[in-house]
Amino acid sequence: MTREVTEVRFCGLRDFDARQTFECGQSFRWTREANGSYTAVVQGCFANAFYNNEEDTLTVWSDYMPKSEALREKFWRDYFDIDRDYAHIKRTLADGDPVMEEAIFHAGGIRILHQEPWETLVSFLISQNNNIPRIRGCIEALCEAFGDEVGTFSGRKLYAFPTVASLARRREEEIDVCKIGYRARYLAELSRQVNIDGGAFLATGETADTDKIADYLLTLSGVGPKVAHCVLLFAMRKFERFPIDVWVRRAMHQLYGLYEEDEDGMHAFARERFGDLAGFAQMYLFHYMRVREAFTAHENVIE
DNA sequence: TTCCAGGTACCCC
DNA sequence: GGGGTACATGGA
Repeated sequence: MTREVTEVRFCGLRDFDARQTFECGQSFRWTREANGSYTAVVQGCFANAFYNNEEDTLTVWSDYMPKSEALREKFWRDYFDIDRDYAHIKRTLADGDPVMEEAIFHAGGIRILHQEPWETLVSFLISQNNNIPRIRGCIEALCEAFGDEVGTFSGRKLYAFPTVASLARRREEEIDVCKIGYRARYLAELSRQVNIDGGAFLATGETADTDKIADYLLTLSGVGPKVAHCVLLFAMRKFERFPIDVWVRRAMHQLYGLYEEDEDGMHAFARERFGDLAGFAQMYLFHYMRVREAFTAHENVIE
């Protein structure tokens, strides 16, 4: 790295699992290294994070360089949601709910990262009707094509996520170098829409009125309820949001016995059962369903 | 070959 | 306003 790299350390951090948190599909940019650490570019800065299970310590090396060490610590504390009492969240959700208890047993190390709205919006736009490994590949290709080079780590070049303006001036055919297929048209149009105010309104999402920002998201090309919920949950800390995709739909049907086609009913159930913690419940269910599927596939191979 | 993946736009009734 | 369907791509 060309810029100075500094270390931030969070000791006594419980309820954290690096693989679950970085690979559960909330963020697509964290890459696992041979030593078990994870590397990403966050806010245009290099970051490498390692969680020591024995010592319950998360260490973050980055070239993120605000004015003071205190601000640096504050930034990562916020990004990794360090101060939230996940033990309490899990106890509350699992209370009287054996399904959730089982899901949390398999996914209880997930923390909801505080991601950037623009990156989250584009990432989940690309995620539609797509699978996680391929989404990661598409986003990497997008960053390599249109993002600024940040540096080199472990022999890999790292790229920042492309800015709104940099994508807004690309045509659909140019954007499709990252092989996102029919979504290239959505992304070209969406970039122009968001660029009208330079991404200013999107950036205020966390403090703006939730309904207003939700309505705004739904006006954007290629953005429907699912993508909007993901942006609200993963970038704007609207933890009561409950994105429903094929996995969560399956969970609600197979585990809670809801009618598979009734998305409105699922949202109502989530509101009623999980309340303000619906977003966390969604993550636990999503990850749990994927773990189950992987286990079942493995069983089939053995037979 | 067919099915599937962190869905949405668009057309038709 | 609901219900069907096309939409690129690549792995299983």
